[in-house]
This record gives sequence, structure tokens and C-alpha cells, in this order.
Amino acid sequence: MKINKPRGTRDFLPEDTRKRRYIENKLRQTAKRWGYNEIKTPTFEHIELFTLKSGEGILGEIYNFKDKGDREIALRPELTAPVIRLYVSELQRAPRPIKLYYFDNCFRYERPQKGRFREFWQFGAEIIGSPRPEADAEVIALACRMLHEAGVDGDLHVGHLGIIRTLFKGLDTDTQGQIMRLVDKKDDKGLEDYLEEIDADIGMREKLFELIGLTGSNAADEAKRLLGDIEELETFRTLLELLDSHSLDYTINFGIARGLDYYTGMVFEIYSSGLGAQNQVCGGGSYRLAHLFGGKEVESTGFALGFDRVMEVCTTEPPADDRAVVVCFDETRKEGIRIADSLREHIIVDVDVMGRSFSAQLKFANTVRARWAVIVGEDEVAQGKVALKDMESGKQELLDPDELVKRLTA
RNA sequence: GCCCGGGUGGGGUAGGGGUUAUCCUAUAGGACUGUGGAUCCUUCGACUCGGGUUCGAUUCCCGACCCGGGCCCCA
Repeated sequence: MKINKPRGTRDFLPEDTRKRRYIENKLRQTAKRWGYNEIKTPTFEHIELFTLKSGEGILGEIYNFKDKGDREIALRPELTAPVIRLYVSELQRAPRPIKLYYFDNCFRYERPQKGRFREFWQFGAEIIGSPRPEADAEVIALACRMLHEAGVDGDLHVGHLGIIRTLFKGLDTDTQGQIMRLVDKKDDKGLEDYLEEIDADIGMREKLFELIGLTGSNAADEAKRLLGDIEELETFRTLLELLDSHSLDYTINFGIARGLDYYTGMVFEIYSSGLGAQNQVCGGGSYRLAHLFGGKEVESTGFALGFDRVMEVCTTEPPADDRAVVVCFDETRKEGIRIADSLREHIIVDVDVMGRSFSAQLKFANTVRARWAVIVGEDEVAQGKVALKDMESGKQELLDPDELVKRLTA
């Protein structure tokens, strides 16, 4: 009986894995150099962690099950909530700011399509403990830097929920949420109908539509004309200046809502072409979640990037590794293995395990794109030497075994 | 969950109610017994699954599964 992999999951072949690792390492290095430290959280959590954060509505997309102790468990659908849970239980007293990054698989029960899988990987970073725009700017800059390192061109859109929310003062949370959802979807008609339905203030409606339509570099000024002198706008302008200091290109977009209630201020998304309907490679913003998990409230800002989507659009190829094939035969196997093992401290080495003939071993060296063949045959062993063959030039020379390493790593 | 389109060796394909199911590539071995990449030969290997129609289905019909595109959703 042939067993297939479950829907929406993938196998990664050696070539895929190599490329994924390469990009993963680029992202890791970048986060690390920006002073972020990696954390790991469990693959599964109590389901409340996610329902508390996102509401019962997400249950449909969660992989959940009861364990043998009758606990309701969920495979993590994202990593922000686990990170904040970890913060609340372990890091509330840690020196501020707390700068964390993670790279792990997540699970969502959704219809798979391009750039969307049931098991997928997220790379994210969070700054916990700073309410300032500097933290927002840094996180955005880090996200852009990471994408750049991965060889991905992104289109950065930045908004601020605090600004748009000043329009909704007096409306209850559900209504605000509904409006934000429609704004996020860019469903102008639906938004208009809904505002009509709740009999929203005419002035507010006009301002709302004007605000989410604002584009261009002076959108912040326009917003000021529209909304007056509000603190959120000042903060937002500071943020934009900081983004300039980071030399980032961005589009101001007050219509980004990220569909969520817990984002409080800055929100951003990064899009990339070539992904079809799932064109968003990164999303983030500032939020407050700690109180939900029993902690003292704290300002956080962070993002998650969709690693699989990054892989989909990135064209960066990992550099080829230098590798050597040690050619030996039954009579010289002992010497061959010894030499191979010593070379393995320095480069990638294959030794024949197929009992192949001389020419078949060289053919193999070709197929694995070895740069060198180290020939350990009876003639060489008899002289206490080995032959080193450069597979590209075809040139070959006789060497003492202890000279080998020097030649191969030169 | 909904709407399209699609599933033929490991990968890429041709075909089509009765075939020995085509070709390329990859694999293994050989021609070439200590010198690779080329060429040639041989070998291995497939009609996604389940029902239905039919004398006969890989081919037609239905369903499932999976893949792709979109909707929904996207914490």
C-alpha cells in the first residue's frame, strides 16, 4: 500500500533543503547581527492560547485534538502568541528591550494553493518593551533587510491603526472590528453599505474614505489636515523619519488593518510579485497581548515573514560546495577510508560504497560535481602516496598524504 | 467550505474503448579489466484510487484523493 503525504504538506528533496537552509541561515545571521536572540516554543500548545488571542472564529483553521489526558491541544497556527506566552512566564523581568527571533513550522487547516500550505514555516522577530517608534522602525528595517539578504524584492506598505481609530471614538469594539475588516479587504462598496447600516456619522464616513485613499509622500500631511493635531500622527511622522534614516522606500497606506483587533499602532505589510493571490511575504505591527495571558501589559512590535513564500520568489542560489571523491578498491579500502576520514575534517568527501570500478568511480565524481578525485590505488599506496586529480582541468599529481589537506583547502 | 482546470515510469512527455503504452531524461550495469564528462547497448520502471457503462476502460461517466488557479480566510 502506497501512503501519500497529507494534503498541504511537502517533502523537501536534498536540493530544496539545501536552498532552504541557505536562505534560512541568511535570515538567521541578519536577525542575529541586529541583536535578536533565537527562541523555540512547543509545536503544540493549549488551544486557549490561540482562541484568547484571535477569538473562537479561528477554530476552523486550527489543527486541534484532545490528548490522552483530555487536554484540548492545538498545533500552533502562528508564533506571536507563543512568544508572548513565553515572555509572560519567563521574561517579564529581563532587561529591556527584549529582542527575540524564531523560525519554526506552523499549521493551519486551510485550502492549499500557491504559497499556502497546511504546514508552513514562519520566520519572525519581536521587540518587547519599547512603546517608541524607534522600535517600530527597527523591526520594519530588519524585515526589509532580511528579505534583501534573501534576494527578495518587496513592496513595503506602512500604516498606523491608532490614526484610523481616532475616527471611531464612541463605536463599540465589534463595530470597529467589522469596519477594519472591510477596510483591510478594500471592499469600498461593502464598507459604504455597512456604514449606512450602522448609520455612521457623515463627517466620519467622508474622512474615513479620504484617509484610506491617501497615497504618496505627503500622505501624513494630508492626514493632519484631515484629522488635526493628534498624537498618533506625530508618532507616525517620527516613524517615517526613522524609516528614512534606515534608507527605506515605503508607501503610506492607512488602509492596512491586518484584520486583527490586538494591533494597536504601527502596522506594515510587504508584498512581492510572482506569488499569485498570496502576494504578502511579511506582515507585522505593534500590539498588546501580554494581559491576555496573565502578564503585565507591555508594548511589543514585531513581524512574521512567510518563509515558503520567500522561497517561492527568491532566486538566490547557494554556492556550490567543494567536494572530493576518494577513489579506492578492495585492496586499498583501508587506506582510502583513513584518508577520507581525515579529509572530512575540512571538506565534503565521498568514498565508494558500491564496489565500483575505477572509471565508474570517476563517473560518480562527475555526477556529484566533485572538484577533486583523490586516487588511492595499489600503485599509489605502494609508494606511500596518493594521486590528486583536478576534475575540471584533468591534471593529476602524486602527493604525500599529509600534503593533501593543504592542497584541498588552498 | 465553494468555483474552475488537471493527474501516464523517479522527473518530463506521446497516445488513446482491444496497443508489446511512445519518446527524452534520470537510475543500475556494460562496451572501456587503473582514469571521468561524449557516444552506443542492455537493464529497471507508469496509465492515482473506487464505483459505473461496456464483451472489454488507462481512455467514456460519477465519486474520492492529490496538485494547480481563484473565492473565502489569512492570527
